[in-house]
Order: sequence, then C-alpha cells, then structure tokens
Amino acid sequence: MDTIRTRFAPSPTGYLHIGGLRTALYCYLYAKKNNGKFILRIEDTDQARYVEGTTEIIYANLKDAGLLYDEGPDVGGQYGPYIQSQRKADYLKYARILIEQGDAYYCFCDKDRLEQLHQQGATKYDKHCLSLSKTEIESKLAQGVPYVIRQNIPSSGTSTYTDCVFGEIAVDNSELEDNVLIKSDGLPTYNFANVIDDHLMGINVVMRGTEYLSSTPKYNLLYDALGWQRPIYIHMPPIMRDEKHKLSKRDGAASYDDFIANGFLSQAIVNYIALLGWSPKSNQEKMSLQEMIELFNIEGISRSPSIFDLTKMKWLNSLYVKELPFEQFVQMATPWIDKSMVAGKYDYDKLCKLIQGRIEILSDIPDKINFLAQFDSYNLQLYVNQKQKSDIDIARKVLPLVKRTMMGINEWYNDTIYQQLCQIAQDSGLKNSQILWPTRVALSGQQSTPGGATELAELLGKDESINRINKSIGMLDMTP
RNA sequence: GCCCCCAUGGUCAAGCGGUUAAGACGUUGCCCUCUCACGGCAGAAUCAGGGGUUCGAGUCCCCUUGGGGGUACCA
Repeated sequence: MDTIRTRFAPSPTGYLHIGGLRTALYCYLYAKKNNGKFILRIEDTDQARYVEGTTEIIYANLKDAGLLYDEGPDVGGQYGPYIQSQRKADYLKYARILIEQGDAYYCFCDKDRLEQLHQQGATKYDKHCLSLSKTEIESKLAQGVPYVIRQNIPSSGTSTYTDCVFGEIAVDNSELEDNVLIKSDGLPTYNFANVIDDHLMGINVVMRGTEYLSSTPKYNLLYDALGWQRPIYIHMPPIMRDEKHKLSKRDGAASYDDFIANGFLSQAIVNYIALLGWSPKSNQEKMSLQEMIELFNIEGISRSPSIFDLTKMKWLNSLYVKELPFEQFVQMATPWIDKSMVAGKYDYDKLCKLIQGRIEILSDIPDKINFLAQFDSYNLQLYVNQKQKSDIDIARKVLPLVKRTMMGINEWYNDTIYQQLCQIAQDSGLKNSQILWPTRVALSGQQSTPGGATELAELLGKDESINRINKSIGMLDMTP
C-alpha cells in the first residue's frame, strides 16, 4: 500500500484561523495515525488576496501548535516547490493536454458577455466558446485576445464519489459549470491547481471543509480525464460561531495568534479544536497530541457543524494551566503580572503559587491581582457574612486585636500568621472564621481573593498588611 | 431559485432496531474550606414535527421545518 500523504493547503490571506488550524490538525493526525506524511502547501494563486507576511505566520503557528509538517516551503521535500505560484509551468502543460483531449477549451468571452449571460438568467456559462473552430481560436490567440481555459463538463450524466465521512455523494453533471481552469493572468484557479498539485505531490488523501463537498465531482472529472487515480476524500464540517454563522476571522479573536495573545495555552487550543467535530471512541476529552494521534479515527468525525464554545475551551485551558510545572507557569505568568498594576511589586513566585490554580486563562491574571497594588475604600458590607458569623461589629472588635498581634509577629510567614490569628480566636472565644474573614476583607477590600487572609498577609508583607488593617479600622470608625 | 449535505439537553457529544438515552462544559443544591477557586457528591435539562416500515425506531424510509454549503477569472 502507498504511503498516506495528506496536505494542508492554506491561502496566505490572513492569520491562521481556528478552522484552518483544525483542518491542519486532522490532516496531521490522520497522516501520523497511518504512518504517513503531512505536507504543507501554500496556495497563493489569488494575487489580489495575498497578504504579505502571512506565510511566515502559518509556518510559525503550525510549528508552535506542534503540527510539524514533513514537507513544506520552509522545510523542503522531494515534491517541491511547495508554493503554488512557483509551479506555473505545470498547470499550463496539463491544461493543454486537456484541451487536446477535448476535456477543456479556450474561452475568449469577456466580462461583459459573462455579465450579460447572468442578467439573462443563466446560472452557468453557456459553453459558447466550445464551438469555436480551430482557425478561429488560432487567430484570436495570434491577435493576443485575452483568454481563459475552461473545463469541459459533460452536460448530462451523474458524477458520484464516496466521501469517508458523508458517504456517497451524487451530483448531476448538468449542475456543474465549465469552470475556469487557467485565469487570464495565466495562473490556475484553485480548482485546477489543487488537482494538479495534489496528484503531482502524491497526495492520496484529501481532507478539507464541506464547502468542497458538492464541487468535488468537478475535481474527479479532472482526475479521470488525466487518467489519474482519485484521492480518498475526507470532508469535515465547519466550526460555527452560532447556529447560523460560521466562525470567521471577522469575529475578533478567532485566529491562533489571537488565542495565544489572550492567554490560552497552545496545547489547550489544539486539544479543544480537536473536539469540535470529532470525538474519540473512549470519549476522553483531555488529550496530548500524541494521544490524539492514537485515538484519531474517521468514524469519529461528525457530519454536522459544531458551535464554538469559549467557556468550555477556557475550562480545558484551566486544566492545562494547573498542570504546568511551577517554574513554567511563573515564566508564562510573568508578562501578565508585568502588565498588571502589580508590576514589579511583591514576590512573583508567591503570587504565582496563589493564582495558578485559580485562573482559566493567563489574561485572567491582572484582574485577579490588581487589588494588591490598589487599596481604596470598599463596601463595608463585605464584613457581613452569615456563614462566617461575621459582621461590622465583629470587625470593629477584632481588627485592632489582629493589628496588635501582627505587630508582634517577627516570622512573617503564612503558617505563623495563621497560628497567631487563630490564637486570638481562642483567647476571645470567637470562631476562627470570625477573625479570618474580617482580616481578609480588611487586607483586600474584595469579596473574593486568590488566597486566604494569612496567605495575602504573607504576600503583602508585614508593613503593608498592618497599614491596610489600619486604614480599614479607620474606615470602620468613620461609619456609625 | 436550483443542487449537495446535516438534525440527540443551552453547548460539545456517545448511541448504528430492543439502553433507566452515556460522558463533558455550563447550570442548580450540598460537602470540603482562612474568602474564591480546586476537589467530592447529588440534581435539573435532549432524540425538531408529521407520516410510514417493524413485534419493537433516537437508530431505517418519505415529507415538512430548521440549519450549513455550493452555484466566481476566491480559495
């Protein structure tokens, strides 16, 4: 059996969006699962939509996501070039063969005539130039009349093929249009370049979005006309923003880079999108790339579109954040702490210990910790907590004791502070929570914090802690 | 308009003619706890509608409805 060869063939028209990344992922998984090769090919035949620099982003993103391709523009390979615009000669060669065989023809119709055709209600090209005589064609060619080359599709009959996920697909040839194969600028259209390149590069498994499901018969006709073996097709459903809209680049953060910039971990991104449109037999959800390769199977690919759920993606991300080795978490969190008001203050390691288990994405960090650098007036009702048996009066009574105790502590560590504060409770016949709750509020002015009263105290340091307790006592004194 | 495709909770989804219709996110309640989070336990919530076929239908067929895609000198 031939080696499986799959390809991801993006156009360099913008950032690598999540849909594209998933296509790449499935191609990669399928290839690796079958000990095959995963190839990257850049489809830049549309000069108008080309965006400078985006090929480099594609390379970088794919590698960052762990989807290492065996062949590609920047890594080489035996089937190059891997950039479509550099393969011009081949396309023309095959187009001429097709013309020779009557499977394609020169078309000299200009935009005006095409438009007219459309206005007259035609849904497709009328094969007008198919009936041109050889001499007519030659003279127009000699005169330099602009032309395109069109595929000559049979006007009757049915084209059928089997897709691995959707099963048998049948389309009447009469539904198919004589598409342009070679544009007037001499470059091939996607339709054509795709077939030629896939064949020449030995691609035997074509994986792509369902937008090609109904046009695949056209490609098959090309394969057949050229006497080439058709590839295996695996079409996959789109990722949606909601029931009605595809998740598009315009939806804001929808590219790989956007997610990274928003504090998602690369592994989590890959893991989550793997689950959008595919699920393993075992129903396992958290998977490494290696596990995905092992579990991947076409039967698990779903046929209906799936809606992107940011909430679930965050949850998955939080799992990866939690299991990050501490050192690595500190390293990744540091830029986010620097970006917060806490920048440069407090011990980053201690800070990270408190937040690692409490954030979902890295960008949650600033909001979680800003209070450490900012201590203004807060709502005194925070002292009221039924479950902790705390209220404003308790706070008034307890905080001065806390302050005095703190001043006497020399070993400023969580454990000792905790012990000492609990001692107050014992001495005064109160519950621990009646000391700790007011203390935490007095230190933070927050409803919830990444850490308990004494953990915060350690982080803030003795001076700042006492300072904040003082301010809080002041606030309490000012209210009746 | 025409053609292709799809349809299980709010979301991702198991399920391949006989199940109490899995699981996960989210949600609700409880437990744990120096708050929150984590973790643990429990609960609510789904087969779009209508016809068939069958002893039996979420599973097969048809129609309706809803949704996606295609219908380019874009990919």
